Amino acid sequence: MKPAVRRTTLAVDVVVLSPRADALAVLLVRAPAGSRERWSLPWDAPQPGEGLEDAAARIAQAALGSAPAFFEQVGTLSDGRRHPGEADVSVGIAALSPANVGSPVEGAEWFALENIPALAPRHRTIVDRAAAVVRQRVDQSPLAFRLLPPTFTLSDLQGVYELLLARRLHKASFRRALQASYLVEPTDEWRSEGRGRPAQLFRYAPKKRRGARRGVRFDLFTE
Amino acid sequence: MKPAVRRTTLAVDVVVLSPRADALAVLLVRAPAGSRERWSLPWDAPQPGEGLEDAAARIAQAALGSAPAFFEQVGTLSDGRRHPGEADVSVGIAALSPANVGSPVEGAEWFALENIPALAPRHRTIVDRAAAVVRQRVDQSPLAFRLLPPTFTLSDLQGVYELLLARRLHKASFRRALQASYLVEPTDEWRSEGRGRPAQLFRYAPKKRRGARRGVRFDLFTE
DNA sequence: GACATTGGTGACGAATTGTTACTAATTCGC
DNA sequence: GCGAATTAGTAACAATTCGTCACCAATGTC
Repeated sequence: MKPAVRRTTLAVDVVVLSPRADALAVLLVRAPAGSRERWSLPWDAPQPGEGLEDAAARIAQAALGSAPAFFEQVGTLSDGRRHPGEADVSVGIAALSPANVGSPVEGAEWFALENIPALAPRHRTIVDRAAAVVRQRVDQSPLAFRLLPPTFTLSDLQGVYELLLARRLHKASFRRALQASYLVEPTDEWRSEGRGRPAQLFRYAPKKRRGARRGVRFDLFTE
Repeated sequence: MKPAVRRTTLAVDVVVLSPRADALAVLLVRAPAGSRERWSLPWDAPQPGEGLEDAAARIAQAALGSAPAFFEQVGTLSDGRRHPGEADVSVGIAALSPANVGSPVEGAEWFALENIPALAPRHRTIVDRAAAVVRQRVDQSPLAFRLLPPTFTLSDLQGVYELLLARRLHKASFRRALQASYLVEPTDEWRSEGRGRPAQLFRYAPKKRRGARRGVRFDLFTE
């Protein structure tokens, strides 16, 4: 038995995530008439010579009107679950977009993750995986900063973490940990948001960190 | 522009990892005569209706003689890098196998990660990704236990962590953290390894953990 | 029996983390 | 104008965790 390649049909399915109205939301597009479900993830096949993340950028741009700056694969599926285009194999890719960026094209809408409509089974799986991957990687990768504009307040940042982790965080602890990490730097600007004291704006500017070399953590297992 | 699937050629490339001779090793197979490189990762196309992880299990079994119990996707590639079978798309899958399990078939050999021979460029990328993924997830997932037999000593376990993290760990701290995690339970058996005091054998038996709910960590970013 | 070697643990100081409580700067209602 | 409400930001303390040292235990070697 020699190894050999096999011809299959391939699709890239994109989960565009963004904070909208105090919830993490996913961008769905209306399915063509005659489909079994009314909504689906934005998807397409990669063009010849086009990388998977490049395809994801093109697909997201077509639905959102602007291209997200961050992409991450969340898994490739080749099981029996149905895909809207009957693709044998799907590459699921999460894309993170800051709040209030882009304007969905005709037929595209944001849905809070807790309240998404019926999707083809494979798309449902990919959405769940994307949410799980993002929540799991949030403190290993600067994902949260990809959900914010270039400058933001520390309360904005904490709010994104609270959305992703689905729990409240303590203000003083959050800020102390952030300070120690040298990940953000203050700008000269302040934002007045109506009531309350104005907040200083920060930008993501990671400094070279000296190796922390912590011990092994056994308490972070998720399975 | 309506989305549509596209026909491509697909391969599953498997990175079987195991601790051998005090180093993390990967299983390679001799390439057929006429190939540009002498060695390659075990690979094949998934059969119709076969899931990707199932294909990985079959491919690993064919090279190792026994099937590893743990698989994890490390990324799907569709770039210009050359694949030994000229596949357009490769799904890279890491497989973890305990030490001294299986016996490589004719033409298959273990190579320490630091000392692997020339591979097709795409295989080289997949090996690097697999190592990075395993090292990054080691304290979120019980990966280390998949590289050990069902019962093991705490020194064995610490040794695997030291291999994966490529640094020495402190014995007392390691054991204290492990105790607090309720991940292992002692057996009645002890192993005498020649010199020194015999060590108690443990097994992986995770207990239900009450939610620890730690604060956000900003010091674990890897990029 | 002394010694080398590996396994295992108690305890102490240092560092980190969770929390309370406070000060600061603004808008709103009157 | 002025106090209440609201949001931002921080100091400081207590509780916990972590890194380390020191030690005891059980075995093989000489």
